[in-house]
Amino acid sequence: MNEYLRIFKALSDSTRLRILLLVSRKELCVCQIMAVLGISQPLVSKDLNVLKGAGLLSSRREGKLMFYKFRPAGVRTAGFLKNVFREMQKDPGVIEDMQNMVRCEEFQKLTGRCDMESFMQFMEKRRKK
Amino acid sequence: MNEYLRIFKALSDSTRLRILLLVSRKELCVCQIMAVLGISQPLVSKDLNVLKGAGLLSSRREGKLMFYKFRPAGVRTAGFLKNVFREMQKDPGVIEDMQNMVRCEEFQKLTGRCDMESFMQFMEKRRKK
DNA sequence: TGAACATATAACCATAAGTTGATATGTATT
DNA sequence: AATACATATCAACTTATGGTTATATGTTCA
Repeated sequence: MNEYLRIFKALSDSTRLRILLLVSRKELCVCQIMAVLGISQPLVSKDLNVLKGAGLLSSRREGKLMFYKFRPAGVRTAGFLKNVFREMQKDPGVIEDMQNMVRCEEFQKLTGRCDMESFMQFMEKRRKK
Repeated sequence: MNEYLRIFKALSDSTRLRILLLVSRKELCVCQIMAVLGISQPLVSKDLNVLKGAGLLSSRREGKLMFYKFRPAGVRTAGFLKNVFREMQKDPGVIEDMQNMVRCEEFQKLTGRCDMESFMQFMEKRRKK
């Protein structure tokens, strides 16, 4: 039972759910997640660690950056989570997060940079509108 | 998102998971749950309330007794939870709970009683072996 | 009506968990 | 080697939560 308990505990926090939904769509680095969701870096790291500890994420280093993506360890968990995510995508808050992610991507392609500072500044401006 | 968040929060506790697995198999009253799991009455009531608040249970009064059973409010939740439960049934701890539930039923049929005291005494004896 | 019983709620405590700010680790670049 | 930058970890604080004991509510039956 503990396997599922850990998964449910990992899912029982709104910040982690938001993160998980993002990385289920696209592999992201920590600074991108911070920028998109507007939350502090230590919190992102910690929550990513919880999600990884529950066997929900895989991580990969690319230079200075650490990339995370949704990759459930158990085959059975993969199925039901995918369905749940599909439902959750309909939520207005989640939709907004996704839109912010797209903007973040665009900015990245446009400027070619992937540093925390520029992202945060860019997203701050966006957020004010 | 909040709907799912509440569900995951409700599922993120081992006591509640155990209760939920029991009542997904068979409609039970509070005193039966206490007896089978060996936990206090207020805790059972409280956890049942959390599960109900998450839209996972339905309740029904029959005389002095309150019966609860697994009945997810959303059609979508029903599906994935059923699958998860099927997996969790393989857990040794869960199997033991289920066996205790069967014993509890047998005792009930045998003696015709459904009062807290007798159940608890009976289950205590069982537990010591 | 009142006594007995099943369940719900309240008050409370101990512990766990979310969040933040400061600091450490690790990687790239000059 | 030294600096800059991205991420991880640590220490501390605050709030949320699981659990217990005591009490209230609601139901049955004498």
